[in-house]
Amino acid sequence: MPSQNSTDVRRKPQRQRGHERVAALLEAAGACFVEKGYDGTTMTEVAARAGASIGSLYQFFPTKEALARALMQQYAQAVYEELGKFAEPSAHWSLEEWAERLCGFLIHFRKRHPAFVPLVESMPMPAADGLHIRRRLRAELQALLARRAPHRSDEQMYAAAVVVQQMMKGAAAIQAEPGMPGRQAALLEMQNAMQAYLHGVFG
Amino acid sequence: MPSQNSTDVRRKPQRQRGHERVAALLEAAGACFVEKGYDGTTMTEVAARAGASIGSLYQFFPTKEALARALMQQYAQAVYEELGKFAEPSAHWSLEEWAERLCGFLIHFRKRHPAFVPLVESMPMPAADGLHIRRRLRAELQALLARRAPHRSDEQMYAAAVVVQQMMKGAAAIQAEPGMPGRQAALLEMQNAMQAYLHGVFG
DNA sequence: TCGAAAAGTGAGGATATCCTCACTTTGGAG
DNA sequence: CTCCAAAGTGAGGATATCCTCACTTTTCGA
Repeated sequence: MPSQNSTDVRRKPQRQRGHERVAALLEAAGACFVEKGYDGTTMTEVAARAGASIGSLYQFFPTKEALARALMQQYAQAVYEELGKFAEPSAHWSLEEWAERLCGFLIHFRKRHPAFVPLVESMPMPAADGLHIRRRLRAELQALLARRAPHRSDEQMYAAAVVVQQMMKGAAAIQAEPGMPGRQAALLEMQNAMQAYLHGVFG
Repeated sequence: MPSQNSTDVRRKPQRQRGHERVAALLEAAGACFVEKGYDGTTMTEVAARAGASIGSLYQFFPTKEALARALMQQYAQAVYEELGKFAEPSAHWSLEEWAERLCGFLIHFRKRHPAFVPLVESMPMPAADGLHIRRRLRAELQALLARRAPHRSDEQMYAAAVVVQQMMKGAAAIQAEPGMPGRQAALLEMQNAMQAYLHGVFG
């Protein structure tokens, strides 16, 4: 069986220059995807934005889909890592801190990786990839919450994780809406809602 | 100035058959958009699905974008109308009823118009149209909530409307996720969260 | 009945994007 | 220094979709 899935790189970067190219290409792809969406971005444009030629782009990513998936994987790993850092000290946080951190998580992550949310939420590539990532994120959330509320059942914590995840998404959406009036107040209110909910879960 | 915006129909249906065609075309377009996304759906496919020819499609919709916008407008009007029906009796509802109805609103609407949420939330047409609709929906929500909590300021009710809107979206997302385990429990939990939040707003 | 306007048709022109390929350049190991 | 694989290049083939247009068919009021 020829190992040919759409995530395969045609040629793995081996020298330093290759790795730099790949990084530049992925970054350019991210920028294009945010600005124009998946179908709207052009392989030519991605290459140009990375200071490369189309040929060079296709050396490392055999397909536009492969490019998008590689980008998603990179982002996904980053999210899991950042969420992992929540684990240890989080047990000592107040409800207010929990609400603030959870609401802020996607918002802050989005500032560093603007393409993540749109890519994972609503882009028409292998939508299955986005689903996988959302589910794993939910599982991590569940574990995180369970640590703080060990008296609850797994089912309860799963449902709670779902709700918290949707609220995180909501906060990110508020942050992302262009020209939204009263954004700060709305974000604080979202935080209140999160706190009110967590009170029921943890209290 | 020739009245040429992308919402224009090339020819307004005048006979009954024309109106039926337009309806069929819009319905077909909705189905295609849900299944394949905006860029993924083909004008030829829409026409075929409606039992028409491409030529016929272009008689009424000069552009794919015009088709999508017309569909959005149709959906938008339906949402406003349905939300309007909330107005009168809602003053007498309990918090539980409020939570249930608000969480269920988009879910039920989506069952009848599956393309609405994806179209308004995350499709790359004139994204400005989706923004407008979301904002108007938010305003209606604000008015609805204000009726029940007249003692709050406009700013407070606006922020509350934003939060409620995000939670409604969240509920719809839960409902829409394919193959989600524990969906019913998650939806109930979302309802609990809504109720907990409304308690702060109305209480 | 008749004719004009509405509705319908589908081949194909214009365009755009994905991706290939034959070739050149680069840089580091021996 | 030499040599070779990695890295780089960009014109153009293949394909696909949007939309036009010249034409036919249907409908309906006079």
